[in-house]
Amino acid sequence: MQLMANAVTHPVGTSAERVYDDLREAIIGGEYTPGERLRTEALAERFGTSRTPVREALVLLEGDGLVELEPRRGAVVRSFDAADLVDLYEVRAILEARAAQLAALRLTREDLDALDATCDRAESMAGSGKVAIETLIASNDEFHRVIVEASGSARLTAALRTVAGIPRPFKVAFWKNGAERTRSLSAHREIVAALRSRSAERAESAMRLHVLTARDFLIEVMGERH
Amino acid sequence: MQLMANAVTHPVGTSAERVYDDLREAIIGGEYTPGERLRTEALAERFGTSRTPVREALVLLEGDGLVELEPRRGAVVRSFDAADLVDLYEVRAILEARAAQLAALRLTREDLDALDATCDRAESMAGSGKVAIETLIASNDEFHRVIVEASGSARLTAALRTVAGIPRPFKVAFWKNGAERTRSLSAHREIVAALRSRSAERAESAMRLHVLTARDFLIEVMGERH
DNA sequence: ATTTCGCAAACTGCATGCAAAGGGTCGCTA
DNA sequence: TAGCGACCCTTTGCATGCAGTTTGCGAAAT
Repeated sequence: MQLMANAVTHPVGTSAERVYDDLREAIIGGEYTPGERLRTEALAERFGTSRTPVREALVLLEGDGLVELEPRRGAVVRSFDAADLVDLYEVRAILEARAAQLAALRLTREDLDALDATCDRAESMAGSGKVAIETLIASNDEFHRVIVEASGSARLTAALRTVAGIPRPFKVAFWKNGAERTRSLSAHREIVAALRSRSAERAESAMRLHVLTARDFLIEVMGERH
Repeated sequence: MQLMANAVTHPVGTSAERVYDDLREAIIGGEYTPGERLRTEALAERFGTSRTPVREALVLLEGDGLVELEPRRGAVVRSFDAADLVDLYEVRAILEARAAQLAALRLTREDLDALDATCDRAESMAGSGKVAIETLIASNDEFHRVIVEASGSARLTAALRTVAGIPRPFKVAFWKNGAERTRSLSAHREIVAALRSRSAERAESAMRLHVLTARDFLIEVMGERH
């Protein structure tokens, strides 16, 4: 689902890293519901390893804000309420806006073409009758990932990891909504245009707007549910 | 070796957390020099525990950017060059400015008085002949910590942990410098004034200026060393 | 029937055993 | 003598044993 991102988890890398990646996917993918308890033994069996690397992965996921790890009481999947999501998206808006600002001056022509290609694919997909939500989500992740990495700031990238994990149900709700989908894809084009003209300020503003727009949509959706 | 040595040593908190805190202190304090290898067995002996919680602490410290953890090659203390510090301070400037912005609307009168009291102590200390650098550093950390926590944003706090760890030698260089010390303490007063008048924008700008000023000083110091 | 208490099973977190990979050293070759 | 390769010791990362704590269930008392 993330295409070529980490297709090859095997060449080098510890068992704990594999568990971390897979478990992260599973949690974001909604395989474990918020509040659910994550028992190390069961996870160890699932991932074909022992409890030690599982524990290490849980510690990492706590750092990402995806699980809560209380001493002597184990790990539970973190639950998100509206306030959490707003908090998360506002920090993300700041950091990704900065990333876009930096990326505007550093993206290569090839990177820019790749971003446009990602937009093309997402739009033609959205334009056709059937919408593969999984692919849209993957496209979106890829789009943001490229820009963040192009910022060239390791600290920014690390900081963004603490606000990167959004449960898939929210993403699905987002991309299922036709209006938001159109708006979001159009925002991506705006961002690429700004990046292409090397306008750091414009890229920053466009990215901030994009993330804050998503925030507002999620507030709305959360509001309807209660 | 372990026996019942630590009967009441952990009323709350795991052994791994203690190792994390202490080792973090030790690294920031310069007890381990950049590039130095951190062997788990030696650390386990030092902290009176086994290798498992030590490894857990190392994983956490990698998340904080204080150690590098290469598979099968162990952990080494991360070294900072000028570019790293600039990167770190620029992300920190963004995040702490945002924290100040939020804190301006949330700090209680007691918090504000406590911030002023911290400034008082630091200034009277700096005014007197002998300057206890350790205490100045502690005051500064406390000042920033109070504001970040008052932001009320868990994600912001978490993100700041990824840029919080600055080796003490840099801090010492900073607070040893009379001009920077004066400037910094004055900046703290400015920030408190902005916070007290609930001016979010002013607090944000003041904090950004404060952190970026520190960045520039460190660039200068690093430049002189090479 | 509801609440409280206690017991037992389950689970967490730490300690330690063990196989495999790395780095260093020494000897060998040219 | 310099360069190269093989071997050994150290160290890591995973597996598992173990003790202490939490949790869930059931019985007793009100």
